[in-house]
Formats: sequence, structure tokens, C-alpha cells
Amino acid sequence: MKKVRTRFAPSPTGYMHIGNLRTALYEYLIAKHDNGDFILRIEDTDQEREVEGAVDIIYDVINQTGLHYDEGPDKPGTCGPYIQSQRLPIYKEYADKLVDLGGAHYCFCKEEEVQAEKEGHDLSYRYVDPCRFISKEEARERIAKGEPYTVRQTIPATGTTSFEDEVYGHIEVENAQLDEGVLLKSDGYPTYNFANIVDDHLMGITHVVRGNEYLSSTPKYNLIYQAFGWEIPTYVHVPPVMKDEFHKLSKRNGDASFQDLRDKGILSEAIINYIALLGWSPEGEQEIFSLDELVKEFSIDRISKSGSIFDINKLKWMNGVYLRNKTLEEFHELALPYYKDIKSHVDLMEISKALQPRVEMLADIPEMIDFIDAPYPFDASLYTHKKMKTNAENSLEALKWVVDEIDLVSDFTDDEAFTKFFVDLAAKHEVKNGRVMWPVRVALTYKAFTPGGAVEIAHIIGKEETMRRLNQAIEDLTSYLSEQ
RNA sequence: GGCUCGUUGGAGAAACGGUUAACUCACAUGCCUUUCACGCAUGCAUUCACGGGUUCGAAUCCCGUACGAGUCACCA
Repeated sequence: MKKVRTRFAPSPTGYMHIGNLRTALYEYLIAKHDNGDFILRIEDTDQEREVEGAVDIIYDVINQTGLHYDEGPDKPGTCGPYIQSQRLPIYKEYADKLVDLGGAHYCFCKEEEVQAEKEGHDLSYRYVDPCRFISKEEARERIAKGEPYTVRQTIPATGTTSFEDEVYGHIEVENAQLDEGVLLKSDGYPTYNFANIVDDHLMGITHVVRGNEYLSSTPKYNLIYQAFGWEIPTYVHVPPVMKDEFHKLSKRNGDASFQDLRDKGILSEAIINYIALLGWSPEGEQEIFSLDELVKEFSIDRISKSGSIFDINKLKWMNGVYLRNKTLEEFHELALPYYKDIKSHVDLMEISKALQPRVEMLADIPEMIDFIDAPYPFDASLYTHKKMKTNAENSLEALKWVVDEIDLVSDFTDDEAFTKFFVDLAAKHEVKNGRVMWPVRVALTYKAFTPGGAVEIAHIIGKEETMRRLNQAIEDLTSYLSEQ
């Protein structure tokens, strides 16, 4: 059995899209599942679309996700270079060879002429290239004279071409449906249609993994493999990742890229885990997988055929799971950058303690803890809580109880003793704990939802600030009630 | 428009001719509880786009219809 080799072959045109990343993931998993090689190849054959810095983004994402490759531009193997723009002579050589083998021909049509020709017809029109009838001798002469040319694939007018896809099964297309596309552009660069084939073959790629938008053009590629007499690789076409029922996820619509998700404070492990499940399902019921576990579990036959909608909701949930599975120290490290706006002198580790079980995306943190420096504006309605049996009147009463006896609490950082203080206080006045703790939490924050309750918050903001807010609340409540 | 592919609850999905159609997210409810969250429990598709057929038996096989996507570039 030949060693499995897959490749990730992005074109450096900007940010890393989720769909792209998922394809890379599958390629990586397929190779590593069988102890094979994963190769990175940069497909920069379109000079016009090239975006500066895009290659660095690719390296960066690979580093963050751990999808390490065995061969690539900066990790030479035996079949470099791994950047297509550095392989131009190779494509030229093989293009000429393909012409000799009858799989292609030289074409002298101008791009605009072809366009104009097509515009006069409807979509069903197939361009018949007159150049395919030019003799090789004449063509070579014209080329020698310096006339610009392209190399175009020559496709039989009749017959059908088929292939077996690992995901979609048997696909068969009539040759008449196939376009005689340009293989080598007039600027000397190859098109994807050609470079991809030549490189996949030369680099010994065994499994071609790509989006299913290539399904209908794959027969064209097979014709080229056949003309060269090359072994046809195993095809694994994967379904699209959708934004909604009708649209693929794409950068054009401003849809989330890998970096966008990272910026929201989603861990790359969570992203990888989640997208692995978009279009593939494991055999058991486990859903949380490390990259290594995915390598073990992954199998091509469990890739689905239909597109799946990217659900940020589930990703958020999954990220929360990853966050909770960290140790407090690890979580603290991750959360630290999001504490930078806190002005007060507080124990940040205490905040992490309160936050860890509640955070789904790290970027939500600032908003979750914005009450620390100052409470929200006075809002009497928050004191009314049905289940706690509280209202503005009895909250004022409870707050006074607390303030009267709070000197009993010497150490605000002793959560256990602090809790006991509230429980005892409630017992003393023969009310439920919530009757006193709810008003305190409200008085300290004026926020409906907070990470942690009265005790945790008082602990975090400290005794002095707690007292200040408590007294302020009593004052506000008193004047509010007197106005009623 | 031609061709190719797809269609199981709001989302991800399992099932590979015989189950009460798994499981996860979301949602709802209850428990826990000082809010929220966590955790726990329960509920949520009489039905697998629709219509035929094959079969003792179909979400699973076949045919047709509808809908959706992809493709038809000197882009990948």
C-alpha cells in the first residue's frame, strides 16, 4: 500500500475561511490517520488576486491549529519548490508534452474575442476553439515568431468520462459538457486546472481532497491524467460549509474567518473540533475531540454529502466546554488580556474564578465585569424579584440589616464565613437567604446578571467599595420610596 | 438553460431493509441555588421534501416531481 499523501493547496488571497480551514483539516486528518504525509503548497498562479501577507496568514493559522505539514515552502521535501510561481518551467515543459500527447493544443485566440463570441450566445453555448485545427508545425512557427498564445485542453467531442469519488460515488459526465479550458495562460502561468494536476502527480499526492464545486470539472482533470498516462488519485470531494440554507460561507459576505473567531476569544482547539463535525460525524457519541483524537477517529466514509450550516451557537457552547476544562490558572492566563480596562485594584484571580464556569467567548468578558469599577445606574425595578420574594421596600430593610451588622465580617475574602454571615442574618430575621442576598447583589451592581453572587462580588470589589455601594443604595432606595 | 450533486426536527447529525427515528446545540419546563451560569432531569420529528413503485416489511432500494446548491473564466 502506497503511503498516503495529501496536500493543502490554498491560494494566498486573504484571510483563512472556515471552509478552507475545514478542507485543510480533513486533508491533514486523512493523511495522519494513516501515518501519511501532509503537504503545504501555495497556489499563487493568479497574480491579479494575490494579496500581500496572505501567505503569512496561512502559516499563522497552521501554527495556531497544529495542522503541521511534513513538506512545504519552508520545509523542503523531495518535490519542491512548493510555491507554484516558482515552478513555471515545470508547467511549460508538461504543457508542451501534453500537446504532443494530444491532450492539449496551442491557442492564439484573444481573450476578448472569446468573450465576445460567448456573449452573443446563451449559457448553453460551448466555445469551439478554431485553433485546435492548426497544425503543430504551424503553431510552433507562430510561437517562435513571438505571437502570444495559450495552451488549451483538447477534449473529445463525444463519449463520456467518469470517476469514482470516495464521498459522492460514481460521477459521469458527457465530454460534450466539458469546456476546453486554458491550461497555460499567455503570461506563462498555469491555471489551477493544470498546475493542480501536474503538482499533485509530481508530489505523489494520493488523495485529492477539495470542495464539491470541483465535482463536475473533475472528469476534465481525469482526461489530462489519462493523456499523460498518470495514475488517477483517490478523490474526496467534501460538501460546502454554509452560512444559511442558501449561501456558502464566504468572506465576500463578511462571514467569519478563522481570525475573526479567534478575535472573539474562541480557542483554536474549539474551532478545529467544531468544524471537524461540520460535514463529518464520528462513530460514537463523543463530540469533544482533540486533534490527536480526531486523527484516530477520522474516516472518509463518514463524510456527508450535503452542506452544513455553520452554527456559531454550537461553537460558542463548545468553546465554553473547552474553557471549563482548563485549569483555573490556564483560564486565568487566557482571560487576563480582557481585564485590561479594569481600573480598580482588585484580585484578578478571583474574577477568573467567578468567570470560568460562565464564559463562552473570552471577548464577552469586558461586558460581564463592567460593574466592577462602578455599578450601573440606580434601578429600583431590579429589587423586585418574585422568586426571592423581594421588592424595593423589603430590600431597603434587608440592606439596613446588612449594614448594621457587617462589622461582624472581618475578612471579605473568606467566602465561607461571609456566606455564613448572610445565612445567619436571614435566619435571625426569619427570611429566606435570597431575601437578603438578592438585594445585596443588586445594590452592588444594578445588573440583572452577574458572574457570581453577593458574596463573590463583595469579595472582588473589596470591603470599602462594598460599603460605599451599600450605603449609596440605601440612600437611593430611601429617596426613591419617599417619592412614591 | 445544459450538466453534476444534494434534501432526516430551528442547527449539526445517527440509522447502512425490520429500533419507541440515537446523540449534541438551541428552545421550554422542573430541580439545585444568593441572580446568571454550571450540573441534573424532563419535554420537543406519529415521521424522514413530495408522489408513485419494489418488498411480508422502506427514512433506508427504484422511478418521477419539487426545491436548493455547484458548474459552464487566461479564479481557484
